[in-house]
Amino acid sequence: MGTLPPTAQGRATRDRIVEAAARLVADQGASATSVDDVTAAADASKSQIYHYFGDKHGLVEAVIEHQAAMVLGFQARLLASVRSWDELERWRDAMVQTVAQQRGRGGCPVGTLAAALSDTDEDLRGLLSDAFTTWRDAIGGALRSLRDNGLLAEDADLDALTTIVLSAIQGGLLLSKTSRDATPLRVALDGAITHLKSYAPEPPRRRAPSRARG
Amino acid sequence: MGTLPPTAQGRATRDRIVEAAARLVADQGASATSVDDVTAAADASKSQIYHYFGDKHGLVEAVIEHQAAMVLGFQARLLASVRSWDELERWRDAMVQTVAQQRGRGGCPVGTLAAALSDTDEDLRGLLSDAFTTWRDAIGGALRSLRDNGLLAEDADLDALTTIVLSAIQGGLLLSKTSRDATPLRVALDGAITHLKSYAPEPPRRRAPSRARG
DNA sequence: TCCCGGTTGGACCAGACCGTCCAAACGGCT
DNA sequence: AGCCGTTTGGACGGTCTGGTCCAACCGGGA
Repeated sequence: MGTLPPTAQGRATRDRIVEAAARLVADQGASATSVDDVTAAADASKSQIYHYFGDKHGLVEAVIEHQAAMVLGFQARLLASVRSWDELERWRDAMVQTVAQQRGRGGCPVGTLAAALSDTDEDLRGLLSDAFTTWRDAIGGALRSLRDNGLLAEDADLDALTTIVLSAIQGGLLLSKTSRDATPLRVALDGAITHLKSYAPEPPRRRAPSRARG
Repeated sequence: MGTLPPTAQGRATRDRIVEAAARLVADQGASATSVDDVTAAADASKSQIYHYFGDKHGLVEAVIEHQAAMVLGFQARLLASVRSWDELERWRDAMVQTVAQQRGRGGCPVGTLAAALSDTDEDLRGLLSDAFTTWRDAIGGALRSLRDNGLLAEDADLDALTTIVLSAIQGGLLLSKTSRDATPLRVALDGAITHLKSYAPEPPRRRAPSRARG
C-alpha cells in the first residue's frame, strides 16, 4: 500500500488501476464509483485493487495524488516560462481553450474532489490542501518572475494576488462546468489579469474596460 | 411529487424531510446519503419519502431547490440594499464572518452541489445553473445600483463584473473550505471589490495595495 | 530443476442500498 | 356516525456494496 510494487508488471497494473479509477471518479464522483466499477474499467481483478491499495480509501488517495500530479504538471509547465504579460495571457488562453473543447465538462479534477471530499474526510482534505499549496507556489513563482522583470510593483502583495488568481481559476471553472460554457472562466481570468496589471509600476495610460461579457 | 401536499400536516412532513436531507447531503454528499439515513434524521418513514418525492432523484431535486432558496434569500436580502461601497463591504464582511464561524466547513451548498452533480445529471445541472443565474441577477442588481449612484462608470461591463464577483465568491469559498481558513475568501472578495473600484468614474488618488495576505 | 515472493482470478459473505407493497391510521367532510 | 382521500409504518425483495479468502499462476534466482 504505502510502497510501490517491486516489479515492473505490478507497477503497470497499479498505474492502470489508478488511471481507470481517476477517470471514473472524475465523472461520477468518488462515492458513486464502486470498486467493482474500477475492476471492470481497468480490466483488473478485485484482489489486485485490495493488494495495491488496501481499501477504497487508499484507492481514492491514489486518485487524488494522480490528479494533483496531472493538473500541477500541466500548470507548472505553462507557468514556469511566464516572464511577460503576453506569456501570462497565453497561459490563460490555454486553460480557456482546454475547457472550451470539452464544453466545461469535468472542470478542474482537483477542485471537484476538494468540493466533494473536504467536508467528509480529513486525510483527503489534507492531500487536497497540499495540492492547492503547490499550485499556489507555481502561480506565485510566475508573479515573482513578473515582478523581477519590472512588470509588477515591488510592494505588491504577491501572496494575496496569488490567492486572487487561484480563486478566479476555481470559481470560473465551477461556473463554466455548471453552465457548460467557457465564457465565465475566460471572463474571470481576464478580470484577474486586469487586476494584476493594475499593480504595474507604471500604471497604463488609463484603465481598460473589461472586454468579454459573461 | 410535482405538486405540494394538500394538507398542512403533509407539508410539514415534507419540509422536515427536505431540511434533514439538505443537512445530510451538505456534509456527506448526495450519493453518500442514503434514503434510510434521511428517514432516520427526519424521523419519517420510507413510504413518506417515496410518497412525496417519487424517488431519490426527486429528493435531491428538492434539496437543490431548498438550498438555492436559502442561499439566494440570504444573498438577495444583503445585496438589495447595497448603494455604496461601504454597503458592499458590509456584504463581504457578512459572508466572511459566516464562513469564519464554521471554519470554512461546508462552503457554499450550491457550489458544492454544482461541483458534484453538474457532470452526473443533466436535470440537476439545469437547476443549479438556474440558481447561479438568479444569484448573478442579485449581484448585477447591486452593481447597477452602484452605477446609478455614480460609483461605477457608465460604460463598465456589468455582466463581466458580475461574473468576476461570483467567481471570486465560489473560488474563495472552495479554497477556504479546503484550507479550513476564511482568509482565501476574504482575500478573493477584497480583490474583486478593489477591481470594481477601479471602474469608478473618478479614479481614486492612486491604486490601493491589496490589504490582506493569503 | 525447484523455490518463493509477487501477482492474479474470482467465489463468497454480511450488510447496505433503492424501491415496492399493503394494511392501518388519520382528519376533514357531510 | 360514516366516508374517502391523505398520510403513515415498516416488512420485504433483489441488487449492489466493500471487503475477505484462498488457490493458482508467473518469473527470476540458485
